[in-house]
Amino acid sequence: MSRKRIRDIRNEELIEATIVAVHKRGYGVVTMAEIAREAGASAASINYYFGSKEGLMEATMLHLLGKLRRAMSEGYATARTPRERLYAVMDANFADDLFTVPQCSIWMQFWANAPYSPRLSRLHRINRARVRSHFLAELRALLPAQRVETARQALQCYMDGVWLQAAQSEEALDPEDARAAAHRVVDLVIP
Amino acid sequence: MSRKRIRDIRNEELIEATIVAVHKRGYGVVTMAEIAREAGASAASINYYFGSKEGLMEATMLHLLGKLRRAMSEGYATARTPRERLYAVMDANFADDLFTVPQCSIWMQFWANAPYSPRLSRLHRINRARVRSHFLAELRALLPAQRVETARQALQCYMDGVWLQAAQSEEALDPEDARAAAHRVVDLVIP
DNA sequence: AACAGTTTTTTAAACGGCCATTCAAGTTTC
DNA sequence: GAAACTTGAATGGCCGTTTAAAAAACTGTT
Repeated sequence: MSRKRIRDIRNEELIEATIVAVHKRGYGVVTMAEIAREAGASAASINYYFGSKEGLMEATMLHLLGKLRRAMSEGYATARTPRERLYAVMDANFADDLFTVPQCSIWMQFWANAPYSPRLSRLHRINRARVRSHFLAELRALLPAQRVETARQALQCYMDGVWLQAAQSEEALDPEDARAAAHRVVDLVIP
Repeated sequence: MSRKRIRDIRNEELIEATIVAVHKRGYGVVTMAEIAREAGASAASINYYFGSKEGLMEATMLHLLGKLRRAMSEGYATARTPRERLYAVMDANFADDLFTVPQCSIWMQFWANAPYSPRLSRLHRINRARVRSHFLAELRALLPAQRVETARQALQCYMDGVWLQAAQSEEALDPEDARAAAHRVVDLVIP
Protein backbone atom coordinates (compact mmCIF):
# COMPACT_ATOMS: atom_id res chain seq x y z
CA MET A 1 0.00 0.00 0.00
CA SER A 2 2.32 2.71 1.22
CA ARG A 3 5.13 1.11 -0.69
CA LYS A 4 3.33 1.95 -3.89
CA ARG A 5 2.60 5.43 -2.60
CA ILE A 6 6.20 6.45 -2.16
CA ARG A 7 7.08 5.20 -5.57
CA ASP A 8 4.21 7.12 -7.14
CA ILE A 9 5.06 10.32 -5.32
CA ARG A 10 8.71 10.13 -6.36
CA ASN A 11 7.73 9.31 -9.92
CA GLU A 12 5.58 12.37 -10.19
CA GLU A 13 8.13 14.64 -8.52
CA LEU A 14 10.86 13.43 -10.81
CA ILE A 15 8.72 13.81 -13.90
CA GLU A 16 7.75 17.36 -13.00
CA ALA A 17 11.42 18.13 -12.41
CA THR A 18 12.23 16.63 -15.80
CA ILE A 19 9.73 18.89 -17.55
CA VAL A 20 11.21 21.97 -15.92
CA ALA A 21 14.81 20.93 -16.46
CA VAL A 22 14.32 19.97 -20.10
CA HIS A 23 12.60 23.27 -20.70
CA LYS A 24 15.45 25.16 -19.07
CA ARG A 25 18.35 23.40 -20.74
CA GLY A 26 17.09 21.46 -23.77
CA TYR A 27 16.39 17.79 -24.25
CA GLY A 28 19.67 16.89 -25.87
CA VAL A 29 21.79 18.81 -23.40
CA VAL A 30 20.13 18.35 -20.04
CA THR A 31 22.02 16.07 -17.67
CA MET A 32 20.82 13.65 -15.06
CA ALA A 33 22.52 15.78 -12.43
CA GLU A 34 20.54 18.84 -13.48
CA ILE A 35 17.24 17.02 -13.37
CA ALA A 36 18.19 15.58 -9.99
CA ARG A 37 19.05 19.01 -8.61
CA GLU A 38 15.72 20.35 -9.88
CA ALA A 39 13.97 17.56 -7.97
CA GLY A 40 16.16 17.83 -4.88
CA ALA A 41 17.36 14.27 -5.35
CA SER A 42 20.44 12.51 -6.66
CA ALA A 43 21.10 11.25 -10.16
CA ALA A 44 21.43 7.75 -8.79
CA SER A 45 17.93 7.73 -7.39
CA ILE A 46 16.50 8.60 -10.81
CA ASN A 47 18.08 5.49 -12.17
CA TYR A 48 16.71 3.57 -9.25
CA TYR A 49 13.18 4.56 -10.28
CA PHE A 50 13.39 4.79 -14.05
CA GLY A 51 16.30 2.55 -14.96
CA SER A 52 17.89 5.00 -17.36
CA LYS A 53 17.67 8.44 -18.82
CA GLU A 54 15.67 7.15 -21.76
CA GLY A 55 13.25 5.46 -19.38
CA LEU A 56 12.73 8.76 -17.59
CA MET A 57 12.06 10.55 -20.85
CA GLU A 58 9.58 7.93 -21.95
CA ALA A 59 7.78 8.10 -18.61
CA THR A 60 7.64 11.89 -18.87
CA MET A 61 6.06 11.72 -22.28
CA LEU A 62 3.59 9.07 -21.15
CA HIS A 63 2.63 11.42 -18.34
CA LEU A 64 1.97 14.28 -20.76
CA LEU A 65 0.14 12.08 -23.24
CA GLY A 66 -2.08 10.85 -20.43
CA LYS A 67 -2.92 14.38 -19.41
CA LEU A 68 -3.83 15.21 -22.99
CA ARG A 69 -5.95 12.10 -23.39
CA ARG A 70 -7.84 12.81 -20.17
CA ALA A 71 -8.44 16.44 -21.11
CA MET A 72 -9.87 15.29 -24.41
CA SER A 73 -12.16 12.68 -22.86
CA GLU A 74 -13.56 15.23 -20.45
CA GLY A 75 -14.32 17.65 -23.25
CA TYR A 76 -16.00 14.96 -25.30
CA ALA A 77 -18.28 14.06 -22.41
CA THR A 78 -20.07 17.40 -22.44
CA ALA A 79 -19.95 18.24 -26.15
CA ARG A 80 -23.17 17.47 -27.98
CA THR A 81 -22.70 18.47 -31.62
CA PRO A 82 -19.87 17.72 -34.08
CA ARG A 83 -18.81 21.34 -34.00
CA GLU A 84 -18.72 21.35 -30.21
CA ARG A 85 -16.61 18.22 -30.31
CA LEU A 86 -14.18 19.93 -32.69
CA TYR A 87 -13.95 22.78 -30.22
CA ALA A 88 -13.38 20.20 -27.49
CA VAL A 89 -10.38 18.68 -29.29
CA MET A 90 -8.87 22.13 -29.60
CA ASP A 91 -9.71 23.06 -26.02
CA ALA A 92 -8.00 19.92 -24.77
CA ASN A 93 -4.79 20.83 -26.57
CA PHE A 94 -4.92 24.34 -25.17
CA ALA A 95 -6.12 23.42 -21.68
CA ASP A 96 -4.88 25.53 -18.78
CA ASP A 97 -2.68 22.80 -17.34
CA LEU A 98 -1.21 21.74 -20.71
CA PHE A 99 -0.65 24.89 -22.69
CA THR A 100 2.33 26.27 -20.78
CA VAL A 101 5.73 27.21 -22.14
CA PRO A 102 7.65 24.40 -20.41
CA GLN A 103 5.20 21.78 -21.57
CA CYS A 104 5.00 23.02 -25.15
CA SER A 105 8.76 23.19 -25.11
CA ILE A 106 9.21 19.63 -23.98
CA TRP A 107 6.56 18.46 -26.40
CA MET A 108 8.45 20.01 -29.23
CA GLN A 109 11.72 18.47 -28.11
CA PHE A 110 9.88 15.20 -27.95
CA TRP A 111 8.74 15.60 -31.53
CA ALA A 112 12.23 16.49 -32.65
CA ASN A 113 13.75 13.45 -30.98
CA ALA A 114 11.04 10.91 -31.70
CA PRO A 115 12.59 9.73 -34.97
CA TYR A 116 15.72 8.63 -33.11
CA SER A 117 14.11 6.62 -30.36
CA PRO A 118 11.80 3.70 -31.13
CA ARG A 119 10.07 4.08 -27.79
CA LEU A 120 9.35 7.78 -28.32
CA SER A 121 8.32 7.39 -31.94
CA ARG A 122 5.83 4.71 -30.97
CA LEU A 123 4.17 7.10 -28.51
CA HIS A 124 4.22 9.80 -31.12
CA ARG A 125 2.49 7.68 -33.75
CA ILE A 126 -0.23 6.51 -31.39
CA ASN A 127 -1.05 10.01 -30.20
CA ARG A 128 -1.08 11.45 -33.67
CA ALA A 129 -3.39 8.76 -34.97
CA ARG A 130 -5.83 9.35 -32.14
CA VAL A 131 -6.07 13.08 -32.76
CA ARG A 132 -6.41 12.44 -36.45
CA SER A 133 -9.32 10.05 -36.08
CA HIS A 134 -11.12 12.42 -33.74
CA PHE A 135 -10.86 15.19 -36.29
CA LEU A 136 -11.99 12.97 -39.14
CA ALA A 137 -15.02 11.67 -37.27
CA GLU A 138 -16.36 15.16 -36.61
CA LEU A 139 -15.42 16.67 -39.95
CA ARG A 140 -17.20 13.92 -41.85
CA ALA A 141 -20.40 15.01 -40.15
CA LEU A 142 -19.87 18.63 -41.17
CA LEU A 143 -18.36 18.66 -44.64
CA PRO A 144 -18.76 16.95 -48.00
CA ALA A 145 -16.37 14.02 -48.33
CA GLN A 146 -13.93 15.66 -50.74
CA ARG A 147 -13.24 18.56 -48.40
CA VAL A 148 -12.73 16.54 -45.23
CA GLU A 149 -9.06 15.74 -45.70
CA THR A 150 -8.02 19.29 -46.51
CA ALA A 151 -9.87 20.60 -43.46
CA ARG A 152 -8.35 17.93 -41.23
CA GLN A 153 -4.84 18.80 -42.35
CA ALA A 154 -5.50 22.49 -41.89
CA LEU A 155 -6.73 22.02 -38.33
CA GLN A 156 -4.22 19.42 -37.20
CA CYS A 157 -1.27 21.31 -38.64
CA TYR A 158 -2.61 24.49 -37.08
CA MET A 159 -2.56 22.85 -33.66
CA ASP A 160 0.99 21.62 -34.12
CA GLY A 161 2.06 25.01 -35.40
CA VAL A 162 0.64 26.86 -32.41
CA TRP A 163 2.51 24.60 -30.00
CA LEU A 164 5.67 25.06 -31.99
CA GLN A 165 5.37 28.82 -31.66
CA ALA A 166 4.37 28.61 -28.01
CA ALA A 167 7.54 26.70 -27.22
CA GLN A 168 9.57 29.71 -28.38
CA SER A 169 7.61 32.22 -26.33
CA GLU A 170 9.51 34.22 -23.76
CA GLU A 171 6.46 35.21 -21.76
CA ALA A 172 3.72 33.17 -20.16
CA LEU A 173 1.00 31.89 -22.48
CA ASP A 174 -2.68 32.73 -22.39
CA PRO A 175 -4.56 29.45 -22.81
CA GLU A 176 -7.95 31.15 -22.94
CA ASP A 177 -6.76 33.32 -25.78
CA ALA A 178 -5.39 30.29 -27.60
CA ARG A 179 -8.72 28.49 -27.27
CA ALA A 180 -10.61 31.50 -28.61
CA ALA A 181 -8.22 31.76 -31.56
CA ALA A 182 -8.58 28.04 -32.23
CA HIS A 183 -12.36 28.36 -32.27
CA ARG A 184 -12.07 31.15 -34.80
CA VAL A 185 -9.89 28.94 -36.97
CA VAL A 186 -12.44 26.14 -36.74
CA ASP A 187 -15.12 28.58 -37.80
CA LEU A 188 -12.93 29.74 -40.66
CA VAL A 189 -12.59 26.20 -41.93
CA ILE A 190 -16.22 25.16 -41.26
CA PRO A 191 -18.35 28.14 -42.18
CA MET B 1 40.75 33.93 -56.56
CA SER B 2 41.25 30.22 -56.30
CA ARG B 3 41.91 30.63 -52.61
CA LYS B 4 38.28 31.68 -52.16
CA ARG B 5 37.09 28.86 -54.35
CA ILE B 6 38.45 26.04 -52.22
CA ARG B 7 37.05 27.58 -49.09
CA ASP B 8 33.60 27.94 -50.69
CA ILE B 9 33.60 24.41 -52.03
CA ARG B 10 34.57 22.94 -48.67
CA ASN B 11 32.02 25.09 -46.90
CA GLU B 12 29.23 23.80 -49.08
CA GLU B 13 30.38 20.18 -48.86
CA LEU B 14 30.57 20.35 -45.10
CA ILE B 15 27.17 22.00 -44.81
CA GLU B 16 25.54 19.38 -47.00
CA ALA B 17 27.18 16.68 -44.90
CA THR B 18 25.87 18.39 -41.78
CA ILE B 19 22.31 18.33 -43.07
CA VAL B 20 22.53 14.64 -43.83
CA ALA B 21 24.29 13.74 -40.60
CA VAL B 22 21.94 15.74 -38.39
CA HIS B 23 19.00 14.13 -40.13
CA LYS B 24 20.45 10.67 -39.57
CA ARG B 25 21.45 11.06 -35.95
CA GLY B 26 19.71 14.07 -34.44
CA TYR B 27 21.01 17.55 -33.70
CA GLY B 28 21.76 17.01 -30.04
CA VAL B 29 23.47 13.67 -30.56
CA VAL B 30 25.42 14.02 -33.78
CA THR B 31 29.18 14.23 -33.30
CA MET B 32 31.80 16.12 -35.21
CA ALA B 33 33.35 12.80 -36.18
CA GLU B 34 30.09 11.62 -37.75
CA ILE B 35 29.68 14.80 -39.76
CA ALA B 36 33.29 14.56 -40.84
CA ARG B 37 32.87 10.94 -41.97
CA GLU B 38 29.76 11.94 -43.94
CA ALA B 39 31.83 14.60 -45.70
CA GLY B 40 34.92 12.42 -46.14
CA ALA B 41 36.97 14.79 -44.04
CA SER B 42 38.31 14.96 -40.49
CA ALA B 43 36.73 16.60 -37.48
CA ALA B 44 39.71 18.91 -37.17
CA SER B 45 39.19 20.34 -40.64
CA ILE B 46 35.62 21.30 -39.76
CA ASN B 47 36.98 23.39 -36.93
CA TYR B 48 39.51 24.85 -39.32
CA TYR B 49 36.67 26.15 -41.50
CA PHE B 50 33.92 26.89 -39.01
CA GLY B 51 35.74 27.45 -35.73
CA SER B 52 33.43 25.28 -33.69
CA LYS B 53 30.46 22.98 -33.79
CA GLU B 54 28.13 25.86 -33.07
CA GLY B 55 29.65 27.85 -35.91
CA LEU B 56 28.96 24.97 -38.26
CA MET B 57 25.37 24.73 -37.14
CA GLU B 58 24.85 28.46 -37.55
CA ALA B 59 26.37 28.37 -41.03
CA THR B 60 24.14 25.45 -41.95
CA MET B 61 21.03 27.31 -40.85
CA LEU B 62 22.15 30.44 -42.69
CA HIS B 63 22.49 28.29 -45.78
CA LEU B 64 18.94 26.97 -45.46
CA LEU B 65 17.49 30.39 -44.62
CA GLY B 66 19.18 31.80 -47.70
CA LYS B 67 17.65 29.11 -49.86
CA LEU B 68 14.23 29.89 -48.45
CA ARG B 69 14.64 33.60 -48.93
CA ARG B 70 15.72 33.17 -52.52
CA ALA B 71 12.84 30.82 -53.29
CA MET B 72 10.43 33.38 -51.92
CA SER B 73 11.91 36.29 -53.88
CA GLU B 74 11.65 34.32 -57.11
CA GLY B 75 8.01 33.53 -56.47
CA TYR B 76 7.21 37.12 -55.69
CA ALA B 77 8.74 38.29 -58.94
CA THR B 78 6.13 36.55 -61.08
CA ALA B 79 3.07 36.79 -58.82
CA ARG B 80 0.72 39.60 -59.76
CA THR B 81 -2.23 39.50 -57.35
CA PRO B 82 -2.33 39.26 -53.54
CA ARG B 83 -3.71 35.75 -53.76
CA GLU B 84 -0.95 34.70 -56.14
CA ARG B 85 1.58 36.14 -53.74
CA LEU B 86 0.06 34.11 -50.91
CA TYR B 87 0.43 31.04 -53.09
CA ALA B 88 4.02 32.10 -53.75
CA VAL B 89 4.87 32.21 -50.04
CA MET B 90 3.50 28.71 -49.66
CA ASP B 91 5.21 27.45 -52.81
CA ALA B 92 8.55 28.76 -51.56
CA ASN B 93 8.21 26.80 -48.33
CA PHE B 94 7.31 23.68 -50.23
CA ALA B 95 9.76 24.13 -53.10
CA ASP B 96 11.29 20.99 -54.60
CA ASP B 97 14.76 21.64 -53.23
CA LEU B 98 13.57 22.62 -49.74
CA PHE B 99 10.72 20.31 -48.87
CA THR B 100 12.70 17.12 -48.31
CA VAL B 101 12.76 14.93 -45.21
CA PRO B 102 16.36 15.74 -44.21
CA GLN B 103 15.80 19.47 -44.54
CA CYS B 104 12.46 19.51 -42.72
CA SER B 105 14.10 17.38 -40.08
CA ILE B 106 17.01 19.73 -39.56
CA TRP B 107 14.68 22.69 -39.61
CA MET B 108 12.65 21.20 -36.84
CA GLN B 109 15.75 20.44 -34.79
CA PHE B 110 16.78 24.00 -35.36
CA TRP B 111 13.46 25.22 -34.00
CA ALA B 112 13.74 22.97 -30.99
CA ASN B 113 17.24 24.18 -30.17
CA ALA B 114 16.86 27.85 -31.01
CA PRO B 115 15.84 28.86 -27.47
CA TYR B 116 19.15 27.58 -26.11
CA SER B 117 21.48 29.33 -28.53
CA PRO B 118 21.45 33.11 -28.95
CA ARG B 119 22.87 32.82 -32.44
CA LEU B 120 20.21 30.37 -33.56
CA SER B 121 17.36 32.19 -31.89
CA ARG B 122 18.36 35.40 -33.63
CA LEU B 123 18.12 33.69 -37.01
CA HIS B 124 14.83 32.17 -35.99
CA ARG B 125 13.28 35.48 -35.02
CA ILE B 126 14.39 37.22 -38.19
CA ASN B 127 13.04 34.53 -40.45
CA ARG B 128 9.74 34.27 -38.63
CA ALA B 129 9.19 38.02 -38.76
CA ARG B 130 9.82 38.07 -42.48
CA VAL B 131 7.30 35.34 -43.23
CA ARG B 132 4.82 37.02 -40.94
CA SER B 133 5.05 40.38 -42.64
CA HIS B 134 4.66 38.79 -46.07
CA PHE B 135 1.48 37.11 -44.95
CA LEU B 136 0.10 40.25 -43.35
CA ALA B 137 0.77 42.40 -46.39
CA GLU B 138 -1.21 40.13 -48.70
CA LEU B 139 -3.99 39.30 -46.27
CA ARG B 140 -4.71 42.95 -45.61
CA ALA B 141 -5.49 43.32 -49.29
CA LEU B 142 -7.90 40.39 -49.22
CA LEU B 143 -9.74 40.48 -45.90
CA PRO B 144 -11.43 42.95 -43.56
CA ALA B 145 -9.04 44.12 -40.87
CA GLN B 146 -10.55 42.17 -37.98
CA ARG B 147 -10.10 38.84 -39.77
CA VAL B 148 -6.52 39.37 -40.92
CA GLU B 149 -4.77 38.21 -37.76
CA THR B 150 -6.78 34.99 -37.44
CA ALA B 151 -6.11 34.12 -41.06
CA ARG B 152 -2.40 34.88 -40.70
CA GLN B 153 -2.12 32.63 -37.69
CA ALA B 154 -4.02 29.88 -39.42
CA LEU B 155 -1.76 29.97 -42.47
CA GLN B 156 1.56 30.44 -40.72
CA CYS B 157 0.84 27.74 -38.17
CA TYR B 158 -0.31 25.47 -40.97
CA MET B 159 3.03 25.87 -42.69
CA ASP B 160 4.95 25.12 -39.52
CA GLY B 161 2.72 22.14 -38.81
CA VAL B 162 3.26 20.62 -42.23
CA TRP B 163 7.03 20.83 -41.85
CA LEU B 164 6.78 19.34 -38.41
CA GLN B 165 4.89 16.37 -39.79
CA ALA B 166 7.17 16.08 -42.80
CA ALA B 167 10.17 15.75 -40.53
CA GLN B 168 8.67 12.55 -39.12
CA SER B 169 7.94 11.01 -42.51
CA GLU B 170 9.59 7.72 -43.29
CA GLU B 171 9.12 8.00 -47.04
CA ALA B 172 10.13 10.67 -49.52
CA LEU B 173 7.91 13.74 -49.65
CA ASP B 174 5.87 14.97 -52.59
CA PRO B 175 6.46 18.74 -52.81
CA GLU B 176 3.95 19.19 -55.63
CA ASP B 177 1.29 17.55 -53.51
CA ALA B 178 2.19 19.77 -50.56
CA ARG B 179 1.88 22.87 -52.71
CA ALA B 180 -1.52 21.81 -54.00
CA ALA B 181 -2.72 21.11 -50.44
CA ALA B 182 -1.39 24.48 -49.30
CA HIS B 183 -3.27 26.23 -52.09
CA ARG B 184 -6.44 24.48 -50.98
CA VAL B 185 -5.87 25.70 -47.45
CA VAL B 186 -5.36 29.25 -48.70
CA ASP B 187 -8.63 28.97 -50.59
CA LEU B 188 -10.30 27.63 -47.48
CA VAL B 189 -9.19 30.65 -45.48
CA ILE B 190 -9.78 33.22 -48.25
CA PRO B 191 -12.98 32.18 -49.98
C1' DA C 1 59.64 23.55 -67.22
C1' DA C 2 61.75 23.09 -62.89
C1' DC C 3 62.40 24.60 -58.38
C1' DA C 4 62.63 26.75 -53.92
C1' DG C 5 59.88 29.37 -50.76
C1' DT C 6 55.53 30.52 -48.95
C1' DT C 7 50.82 29.89 -47.79
C1' DT C 8 46.86 27.08 -47.32
C1' DT C 9 44.84 22.80 -46.11
C1' DT C 10 44.66 18.37 -43.73
C1' DT C 11 44.86 15.16 -40.01
C1' DA C 12 46.58 12.07 -36.22
C1' DA C 13 47.18 12.35 -31.70
C1' DA C 14 46.81 14.47 -27.30
C1' DC C 15 44.11 17.03 -23.92
C1' DG C 16 40.75 18.17 -20.76
C1' DG C 17 36.31 17.69 -19.41
C1' DC C 18 31.90 15.97 -18.82
C1' DC C 19 28.29 12.46 -18.32
C1' DA C 20 25.23 8.13 -17.65
C1' DT C 21 25.45 4.37 -15.06
C1' DT C 22 26.93 1.21 -11.35
C1' DC C 23 28.02 -0.16 -6.81
C1' DA C 24 28.66 -0.50 -2.11
C1' DA C 25 27.55 1.39 1.97
C1' DG C 26 24.54 3.85 4.44
C1' DT C 27 19.57 5.56 6.08
C1' DT C 28 14.73 5.20 6.56
C1' DT C 29 10.42 2.74 6.71
C1' DC C 30 7.69 -0.98 7.86
C1' DG D 1 15.39 -7.17 11.38
C1' DA D 2 14.08 -7.08 6.54
C1' DA D 3 12.89 -4.45 2.67
C1' DA D 4 12.81 -0.21 0.43
C1' DC D 5 15.11 3.83 -0.51
C1' DT D 6 19.15 7.10 -1.03
C1' DT D 7 23.58 8.69 -2.37
C1' DG D 8 28.81 9.69 -2.75
C1' DA D 9 32.19 8.00 -5.16
C1' DA D 10 34.09 5.20 -8.72
C1' DT D 11 33.92 3.57 -13.56
C1' DG D 12 34.37 3.70 -18.26
C1' DG D 13 33.56 6.00 -22.17
C1' DC D 14 32.94 9.52 -25.34
C1' DC D 15 33.38 14.17 -27.37
C1' DG D 16 34.88 19.00 -28.90
C1' DT D 17 38.85 21.38 -29.43
C1' DT D 18 43.83 22.24 -29.84
C1' DT D 19 48.34 21.41 -31.46
C1' DA D 20 52.08 20.31 -34.19
C1' DA D 21 53.62 18.57 -38.13
C1' DA D 22 52.97 16.84 -42.76
C1' DA D 23 50.90 17.34 -47.39
C1' DA D 24 49.18 20.04 -51.03
C1' DA D 25 48.56 24.15 -53.60
C1' DC D 26 50.26 28.23 -55.14
C1' DT D 27 53.87 31.92 -56.32
C1' DG D 28 57.49 34.08 -58.67
C1' DT D 29 62.04 33.24 -60.54
C1' DT D 30 65.24 31.23 -63.44
